[in-house]
Order: sequence, then structure tokens, then C-alpha cells
Amino acid sequence: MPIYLRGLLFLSEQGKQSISSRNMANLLGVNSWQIRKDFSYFGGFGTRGVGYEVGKLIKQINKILKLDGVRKVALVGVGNLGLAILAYPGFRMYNFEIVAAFDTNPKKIGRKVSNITIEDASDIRTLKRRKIDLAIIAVPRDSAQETADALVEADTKGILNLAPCRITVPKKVKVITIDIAMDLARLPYYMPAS
Amino acid sequence: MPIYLRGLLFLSEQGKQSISSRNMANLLGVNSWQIRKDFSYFGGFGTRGVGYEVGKLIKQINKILKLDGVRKVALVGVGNLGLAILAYPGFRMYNFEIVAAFDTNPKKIGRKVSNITIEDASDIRTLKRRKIDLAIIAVPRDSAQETADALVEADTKGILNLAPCRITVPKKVKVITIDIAMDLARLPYYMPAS
DNA sequence: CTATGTGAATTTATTCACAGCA
DNA sequence: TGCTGTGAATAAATTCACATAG
Repeated sequence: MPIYLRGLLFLSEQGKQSISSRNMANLLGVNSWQIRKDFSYFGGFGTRGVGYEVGKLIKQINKILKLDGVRKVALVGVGNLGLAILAYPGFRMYNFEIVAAFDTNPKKIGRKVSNITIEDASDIRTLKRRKIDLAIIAVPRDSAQETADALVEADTKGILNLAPCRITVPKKVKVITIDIAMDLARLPYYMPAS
Repeated sequence: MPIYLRGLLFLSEQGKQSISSRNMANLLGVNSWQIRKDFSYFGGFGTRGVGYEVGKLIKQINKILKLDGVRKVALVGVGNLGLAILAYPGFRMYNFEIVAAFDTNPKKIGRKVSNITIEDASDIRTLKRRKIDLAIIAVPRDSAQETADALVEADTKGILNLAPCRITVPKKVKVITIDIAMDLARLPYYMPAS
């Protein structure tokens, strides 16, 4: 569903009012019946003979993905990658707002980056009373698990882990790990012998 | 397979010589029979009653994923994310070496970052004769497709696209797209009502 | 006795074809 | 006539159980 949402937000930006599953399919590079099946799974959103209304569909998917209403996000680790994330404007379209940043480096703590004051990582526990239950881990691999532990302690419910390793958390906490180098390592397999 | 490789490289780093599918399973958070099935698909790599030899298995998977031998990689887009990628040491373990960087910003062209001199994006075509057929796109969304076109023109065979959109390329070119914001958007769905 | 490798059973996902509604 | 929504057919992946090798 997130990929459909991204496409629909793009169409909305372009001023498109409605779209058929076929047109959407070749925009996103998937099959039209896949789109229809996926949408019908959550209940029919389209109009037969016409297609899907872009604005309406965005609202529906936002509700399904629980993206209606602004969500506050914390960032842990303000290295190169952390800085890139703080500067990146692309979270807004999903109603995310990065409202806190943590690091262990004393030279960074207290400094202001992209309107956010970097806090001491030992203050991660304050996230609980600040009602921030979503976090991005952008620390080195060997600190990732302890960071995750601190976040779990602070009642974080969802973690986007950008460190190149698995992190272990209670199963009530959802983790998605992105490992850019590992994903790059998947490419050569599909490439001709050279 | 890449996730197995990552785990095995970690074990190797820890000095482990051999491991059973069961132990590897709970290290990686998967099932032991899944691991055995996956390995047996490419031919049996283990020893019954003992397990898998870490070093040997790494070699095998490297061969399967065509990661044996250093691969040169080009980066296009030296913004915040591009800088993070240039500074990131994690590509080495898969034998990747970032050897070129491009940008369109005249202020950046010619500057040296992480031992790499930033070149003009219009020189992407030189990648062909420099035998660089793997690239990372880290440009803004609206430049992603034209960047991809230039890379295809330069005979690039694999692209890791970090821009938040689909890019269209000939089917002989393999693309993997990573959209961090979109992945973050998948988390709330799994989180309790709040 | 331990841990791999693999056929068979089960579940899940994909693809198709078309009925049904605007 | 056009496009959605969906049951049925097909394909793929997962899970299991156990024979087999060290």
C-alpha cells in the first residue's frame, strides 16, 4: 500500500483528479489486477467504468496505514546519515515530523540542526512522557542494539533501523531495517557476467 | 541470501569458524529449515552432523551473488545523503568501492570529498570507458529519471535508486529503489492505536 | 546422535477471466 | 462500452517430517 500512496500523492501533486487501475499500473510498474485486488481487500474504493478518485483514495490509504494525523518521530544518531535525515523534506508528505534528535557525542549535544536541538542519548527515556513513539536509528552498528533497548524502555512502538544489523525487541514493537550496503549487494546477482 | 552473507560476515568478524542452521536461525531471526532450503537450492554447503563452515560459506555466497572481486561504484548526487554515502565504510565488506561522484552544482564540482573529486554530472557518460557499471542515485526526485537515463546511456547495468520514485529503464538494467520515508510510513500500520 | 538436505503437504500469493455496475 | 471487484485456477513460497550422511 505505501507504494500506491506514494504514486497517488504524486498524481495529486500533478493535479490529477482520478485514475484507472490500468494507468496507475503502468505508472507504478505493477499489474492492474494486483492494484484492484489490493484495494478491494480493504473494501472497494473505485467507481466502475470510471476509476479511482485520487484525493479520496489518499484519504482511505492514510487511514488504513494510520497516517492520518501528524506523527512525531525521534532520530537517534546525528552522524552523516542522521544529518541527511534531518535535512530531508520527504517525511512531511506522510505527515511525519522529526521533533527530537539524540547523540552521544558531547560536541554535538546542545547544537541546533534543522531547527532541532541535539539531546544527550541518555535522555531517550524522556520520549515516553513526550508522547513520541516512533524512532529512526542512525547510529553505528555496534550501538544499534543498546539504542533499540533504550527506545523500547521509552515505550517506542515503531523503529526504522538504518544500522546494518538485526535488532532484537519485544514482539509488540515493530522494526523495519534498511541496510543500504546490503541492498547494493543484491544488484550484481542480476547483472550480466561483465 | 544477502542477509545470510551479512550474518556470516559478522560471525567471521567474531572469529566463529562454523555454525549450525539452528544457531544461525536465531541469530538472524528466521527459521532453520528456511536457511537449509535456501542453501540447498544452490547446492549443499554444509556437513551433516556438524553445520556450516563460515569462511567457506562466505566464499560460496560471494560467488553466487557475484561479489567476488572488487566492484567499482559511481555516486550521482552529492547532497546530504550523497555525502553520507561517501563517508560510509560499510560498502567495503561486500567488495564495493565508490570511485566516482557526480553533481550538477558548480560549487561542488571539483571539490574533493572522502578522497573523491566531484565531477560534472554531464560527464556521467565517461563511466562507460572507465568500466564502472554500478551506480547509486542520490539526487532529488525530479532529477532521478534523467539521471537514470544518463546512466543507462553510459551502459550502467545496476542502479541503487535512493530517490523517492520509480525510475524507468530498459529491462536489461536492474534497479533497486530504497525510499526511506516510504518505509517509515509502513510502521504506524503495525503500531497499536496509540 | 547430531545436523543437513529434500520430497511432500500446506499455506500463501499471483494471475486470469469475467460478472456486474456506472 | 469501460473499468471495477472477485471467485476460480495457477504458481510460488513456506512449513513439516524424516531419510541420510558424518
